[in-house]
Amino acid sequence: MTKKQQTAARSADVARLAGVSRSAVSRTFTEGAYVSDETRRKVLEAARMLNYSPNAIARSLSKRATGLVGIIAADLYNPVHAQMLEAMSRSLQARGFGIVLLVPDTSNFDEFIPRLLSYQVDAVITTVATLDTHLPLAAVQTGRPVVMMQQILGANVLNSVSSDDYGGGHAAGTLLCETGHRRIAYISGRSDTANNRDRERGLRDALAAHGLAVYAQANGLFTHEGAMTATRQLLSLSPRPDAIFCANDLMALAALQVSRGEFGMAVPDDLAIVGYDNSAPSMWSWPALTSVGPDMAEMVSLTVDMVVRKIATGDATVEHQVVPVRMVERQTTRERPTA
Amino acid sequence: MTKKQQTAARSADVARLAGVSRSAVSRTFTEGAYVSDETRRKVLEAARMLNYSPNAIARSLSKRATGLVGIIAADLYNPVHAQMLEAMSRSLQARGFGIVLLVPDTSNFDEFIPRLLSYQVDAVITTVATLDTHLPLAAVQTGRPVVMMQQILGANVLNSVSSDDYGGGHAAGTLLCETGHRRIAYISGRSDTANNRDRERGLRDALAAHGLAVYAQANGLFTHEGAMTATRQLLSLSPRPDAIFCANDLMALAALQVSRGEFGMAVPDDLAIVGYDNSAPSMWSWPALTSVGPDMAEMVSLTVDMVVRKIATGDATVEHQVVPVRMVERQTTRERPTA
DNA sequence: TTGTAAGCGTTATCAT
DNA sequence: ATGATAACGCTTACAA
Repeated sequence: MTKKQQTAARSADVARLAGVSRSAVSRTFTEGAYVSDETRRKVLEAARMLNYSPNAIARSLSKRATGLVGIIAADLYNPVHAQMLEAMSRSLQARGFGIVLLVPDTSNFDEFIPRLLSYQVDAVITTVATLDTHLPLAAVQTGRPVVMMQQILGANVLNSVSSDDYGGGHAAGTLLCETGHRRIAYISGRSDTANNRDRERGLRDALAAHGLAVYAQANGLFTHEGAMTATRQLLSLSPRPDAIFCANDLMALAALQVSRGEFGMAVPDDLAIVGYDNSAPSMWSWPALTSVGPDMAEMVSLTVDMVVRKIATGDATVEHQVVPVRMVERQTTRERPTA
Repeated sequence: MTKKQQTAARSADVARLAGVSRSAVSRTFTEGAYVSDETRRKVLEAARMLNYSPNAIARSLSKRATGLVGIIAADLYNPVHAQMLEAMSRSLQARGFGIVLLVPDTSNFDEFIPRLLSYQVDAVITTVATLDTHLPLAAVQTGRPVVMMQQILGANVLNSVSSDDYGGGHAAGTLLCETGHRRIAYISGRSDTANNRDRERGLRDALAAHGLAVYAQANGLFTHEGAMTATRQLLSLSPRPDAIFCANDLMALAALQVSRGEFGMAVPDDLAIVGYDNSAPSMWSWPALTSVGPDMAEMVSLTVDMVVRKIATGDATVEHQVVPVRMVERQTTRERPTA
């Protein structure tokens, strides 16, 4: 086995082979720098021969900017988070940024942020709803832009791009009222999230506008498991609820499973179900799930724009953007009476 | 608005404040280096006061190692990929590595790998089944360890840790035969993947062992959409298949949806369905999906071990690991006759 | 337009 | 055990 661990070519090697200076090499690999076509050609040729490509680490050290954005993501079993991560990554890459991924682990959270920051990321984006406030704040203190794609309770000094959870909850409540339901139950998510708080407020206000209150409520913790228990609890009431709004799709699928499988109910005739997220699996169930959908493309686009702008300008003002949701009616709710 | 964009403290600042040399600072922040308790104490104190933490970029440049692993991931809408990414990230982080994420875009694939490599990642892991061979190979040529978590057709010169797709297909076929099915159809995935090829071979061999052949087959391209069409096609045959094996869970859920929703069939009585991946949504459907499950924890663990070992030792031999699968019987297949 | 030389923030070598 | 000093590979005034 021939050991040809030839260490990679450096700009000096290219310079030597091309018969120019290192600056010339650097310039050829820098957008919009002064190089004559002739030198550029020679450099490119030499670079090709040596299979040279610039060392981004060295470049970063010199430029004091890495072109790296840190993304804090978790709960990827939830399709909506996974999709968000993928879309964010694509978009950032297309803009020329690299991505450092951080999957927080509750155990040693405090070590991770410093590590992320030690890589000198140019900005931080977080998609985790249950983050401890002081983490993003630590990032902010280093002067880097930080954008949260979830509202975090008590963290409104941070930039955010979020979905209109209140509006979403309100839309769900309105739909259920307008399709004739009177005993509307709610399966909530983790109560330490702004997501849950706002979706619930929206629901309550919508019901109130129709002279109703939430018929019953149970906490599903945003998990499928938790929602199975919650559903059993709600369906044991008498009379049973005639509709359930769930704070995410996973939980709505659990409600669907339990109501049909264990209680033999017909959906949507005996029981209407509305989920939240409009995630892929909401289209995969049968009957397909009616769900409130955040406008993910818009959120991603706003976030990336904001991040890129703040990196470029150093703008340190705090911004909040709220993106409207849309209701996707599928088969777990009745059709609206035509007006 | 007070602009206190104080540039972060450097080791020199800490050294000055602590009244020691830069080397002393460096040593205090290096595992197992000779520093007296006294200097360490002084350094740590000064560091705390200045809120200093070492610059990993500079460190990387000097050490010629970044502690970064590149992960190439895609198709995160497929829960099994998302989960794999999360598990890999957790594990690598626990081992002290950082992660550079690359989500390939078919359009400009060729630009991305060089960019990833330019960040001088210590190793590359890929979870994408449809990767173009020359990309991982480019990484290999730089002398870095590359591990594929999917077999890629014609790329067996690369390290791999993969799931026993042949065994999985075989197990599915066997289960269906043993539960009394005779007209077993197959919804295939993209034919340019080793995944699909091996699952199909396993299925065929299992049927052959019971004197059967695949009753009919259609390509679902690993997508939900594709599988809906495929299912309609298969169920239009007469007589209809009495079982369908799908090359992944998304497609199996489509089969479930179409067979029940559009053809009014009872599952598993009229039609048995087996999926592949044992992904979270397979537990969320009703009836819950029987599925062949790769042992993800084991795959992740083997991969991380291999990567870390190869980084440490520089070992350049090519290794292939195949992890056994397990069959998870839920409600879309009949119970096995008790022997 | 091109080259020279001084950083960027660490670590490693080698004296002390 | 500690401190100078030279890398690490690149960019960027500044001068030519």
